[in-house]
Formats: sequence, C-alpha cells, structure tokens
Amino acid sequence: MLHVDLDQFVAAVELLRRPELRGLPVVVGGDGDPTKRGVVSTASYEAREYGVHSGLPLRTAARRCPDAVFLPVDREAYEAASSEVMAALRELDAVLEVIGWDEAFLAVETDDPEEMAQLVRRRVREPTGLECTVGIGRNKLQAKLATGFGKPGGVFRLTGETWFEVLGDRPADALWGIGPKTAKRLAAVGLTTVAELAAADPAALAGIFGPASGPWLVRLAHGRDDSPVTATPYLARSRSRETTYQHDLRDWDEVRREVAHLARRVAEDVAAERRPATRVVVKVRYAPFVTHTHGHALPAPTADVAEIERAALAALDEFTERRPVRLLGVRAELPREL
DNA sequence: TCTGGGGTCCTAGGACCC
DNA sequence: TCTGGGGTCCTAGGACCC
Repeated sequence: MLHVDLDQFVAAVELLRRPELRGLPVVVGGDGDPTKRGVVSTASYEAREYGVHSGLPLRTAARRCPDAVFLPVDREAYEAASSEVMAALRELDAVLEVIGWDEAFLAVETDDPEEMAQLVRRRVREPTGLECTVGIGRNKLQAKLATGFGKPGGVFRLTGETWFEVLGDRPADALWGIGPKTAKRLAAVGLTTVAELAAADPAALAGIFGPASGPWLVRLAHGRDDSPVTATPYLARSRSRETTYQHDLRDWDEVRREVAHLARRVAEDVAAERRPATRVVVKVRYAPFVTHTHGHALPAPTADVAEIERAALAALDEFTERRPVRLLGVRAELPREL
C-alpha cells in the first residue's frame, strides 16, 4: 500500500502561480485578511517556523508572523490542482482510492516499493509541479503513518516489524483516529504511548469507549487494519453549508433569513447529487461558542428547494434561546443507496 | 489561541413495539 | 397498582479527519 500526500498542498498551489513568494512565509486562510474571523488553511514551511499551522486563528498567525504574506482561500484552484494530481495517479497501474484533496492510497503489486514510490513522486511532479511524500506499508494504516516520517518530499516504509520500533514510544495521538480528547481519556487510565495502548485489554477499553471503539483502539495501536483500498466512486452521506459571521447576529429575523439562504444552497447541492435528502439538520453556534443542533427526518425524501427550506426553518424553531449567534449551518442527509 | 468549512462515524438515551 | 426484556428507530452530541 502506498499513501500519497501532497506537501503543503494549498500553499504549494499558490506558490506555483506566485513564484516570487517562494522562500517567504505564506499563510492561506479565510479571505486573506488576518484581522477577520477565520483560521489558517495551510501555512508554508517557512511560516511553520513561526509556529503557524492549520487551524490557527488568522489573528494569532498575524501576531506570530507579522511579515507573512496572507492569501485568501481559492477552493476552485485547489480542486483543479487536485484533479490533475489524481489524474496523474490514475495513469499508474494500481487501484486508486482518493481520500481528500491532497491524499490518496494506491494498492500496488511490486518487488521494490521504494522505487515505485519514487516513480509516483515523479509522475505527480512532472505534470503538476507539485511535490509529494509517499508512505509505504502492508496496510493503509501503516502507509498513512509512514508518510509523516517521510515529509517533506521523501519516502518512508513502515511494516509490522518496524511498527513498534518507530511508533512504540510515541504518544497515542500519533495514531490516525486518536485526537486530543481520546488521548486524554487514555492517559487517565494510564495509557500514554502507542506501546501501552497496544498492550491494553480490548474488553476493558470497550467498557470505557464503547463496544466498537474500545477494541478498535487496541487494533490501531498494533498497526492492524484490514480495510481494502476501494476505487468505487465516493457517495456523499450528507451535504452542508455553514457560515461564521464576522459580527454576531442579534436580530432573529436575520437569523431566519440566513438559515433560509443556507437551506437553499444545500438544496441546490442536493439536487446536483440526483438523490433526495432524507433529513435536514440546523446548527446554531451562539457567541460563547456553544453549539447545538436540531433536525428532523423529512416526511418523504425530497430534493425540492421549498421543502428543504421549510424543514430547515421548522428545525430552527426548536431553538428557543435568543442569544447572539456566531455561526449558522444547514445539513441535508442523503440515503446510503440510490 | 476568542477558535473555518466540509465531511465521517460512533454512542447514548428515549420512544415505541411486542 | 409501581413494573421484564429485547429489538429498532430517531435524535443530539462528541470526536476526529483534511
């Protein structure tokens, strides 16, 4: 299994069309104005030296790195670049599973995976000008984790034999699927490293994390993963639109108008899927960042704009608090099969 | 550090049914 | 008349990922 991950993808796409910015700290996020509400999408390696990283508030990024060049997010440009990369990968003799804008798995049959990985890097670089890192593993989990050790612009292999040597002493949240919350709960029961988690009793963890998640955490720590690489086209389970407002909304009539607007945009996306929505959910984040959702199954599946808008407004009516609103969102759920 | 936007999957609790 | 047990569906929230 090969895991291909583009290096500083969003920033790299921007540098391709603005070569004069090469070598400078570049931060892409929001509408490019670091005084506004928004977070960093991607920071160039130069900006990362200043402690700027994805998810950091733009205002904080500007404080840490005042000389950085701030650029607005240009989704279409990244989607176009992503399509070029995936098209190049599709030329290879392998099963390709796209897992994001800038990431994919390749299942290959080869005696020399390192050579294959270097071929992948060339095949991406030649048509696109973009650099990537390739992780090699016996399964997707190993390959995905290997990539982190090859960054940037390298190749790294992880196997069952080297797994604990490389990862055993790392914190549990080095694993793909363990974040800060789970790491904290694990630490509370004395499990801080990957090796410690691997040695834990799956049944005991089932009691803490649930019947599926508990045993899965232990398998994860062993680097076990039997999920296949699937080239089957992706079928979205939901479509959503949300907006964080530059200034909190205080007028509930305006809140209603905004929800109606988001609902119509979601309905357009749903119609484009050529599948009806089965459920509509409204999200409200109040000014102190407290977030709630309300939603209902639709009486019958529909892609009708007016019905989805009506369902969203009905869900909004379940919110009785009239405090200032920071974010509104509308999500439509789609059936698993057509 | 006043914390985006678009997704996925899992869990818990209540309703409801037999 | 103070109260079983199993199954399924619905809803809200949590956690994680890119």
